[in-house]
Amino acid sequence: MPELPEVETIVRNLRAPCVGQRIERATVKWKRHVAMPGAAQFIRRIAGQTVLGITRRGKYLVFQLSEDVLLIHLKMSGDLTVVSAATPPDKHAHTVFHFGNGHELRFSDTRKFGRVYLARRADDVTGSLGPEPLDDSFTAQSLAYILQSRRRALKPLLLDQTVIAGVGNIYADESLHRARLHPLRLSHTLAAAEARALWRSLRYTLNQAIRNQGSSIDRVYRQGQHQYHFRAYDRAGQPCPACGAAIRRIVVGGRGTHYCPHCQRL
DNA sequence: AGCGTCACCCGGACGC
DNA sequence: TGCGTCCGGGTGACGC
Repeated sequence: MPELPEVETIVRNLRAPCVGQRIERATVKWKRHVAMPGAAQFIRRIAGQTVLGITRRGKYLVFQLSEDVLLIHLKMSGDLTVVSAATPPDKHAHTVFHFGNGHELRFSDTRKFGRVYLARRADDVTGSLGPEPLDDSFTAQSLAYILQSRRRALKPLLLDQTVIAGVGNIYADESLHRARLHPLRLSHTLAAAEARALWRSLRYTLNQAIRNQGSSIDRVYRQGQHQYHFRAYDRAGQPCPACGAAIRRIVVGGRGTHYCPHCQRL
């Protein structure tokens, strides 16, 4: 569930308690949590490294350490918290980083989809990701070019991390609704004004969600408020905020997809 | 290139 | 109440 706005919020919250801390050791309770390198090597290599900074790339958290880069993908149900080592253990905390100051960073993940990576460079893991939609370099023209250079339905295209990084099911539906574009519309058929509308709605939707500290659904991610601002996502049968028509739910590429049949014509 | 399908997981919803 | 079953969702692998 955590998409770009949720990951961005977590990154901002983790900086104060993590940056400058030395990782004395890591505990891996579930070895498959470590995607790269093997769990044993991960534990050996990370010990003694200091957290120099935390950034985000797509849906990955990127911890710059003194020697390596630690990347964490939360997938569906992952969450990261910094607590005192005295805090009662969490049965879903499959990987724990023990800091020198008596606190620990816990990667808690009920559904066990999330993964941690230790690499020399972030690119070793995130190299295939598409552009960051909120970067200054991601212009309306860049999006128009992406849309023109493929012939693909908008919904799966927005979800493809190698095309644009960080957009998931919620913000794909919300952006398409705001841009008044049908999720099955083929990318290369968009007029310049429509591509610009999608660019604007993507940036607006993501920025607004970051301002609301992301969306909390499925009890997975708790701090967000953006779920109260959904216009289409998870609102099947409820009125479209723009026209009042009932929001419809279809399945596109196996993913639940919500849109307004009146505002978003094919 | 793009699409469909499966696998990975488990909590929650649903049906009986 | 309790049990069995299904679903969802991010992504990578794989086949068409």
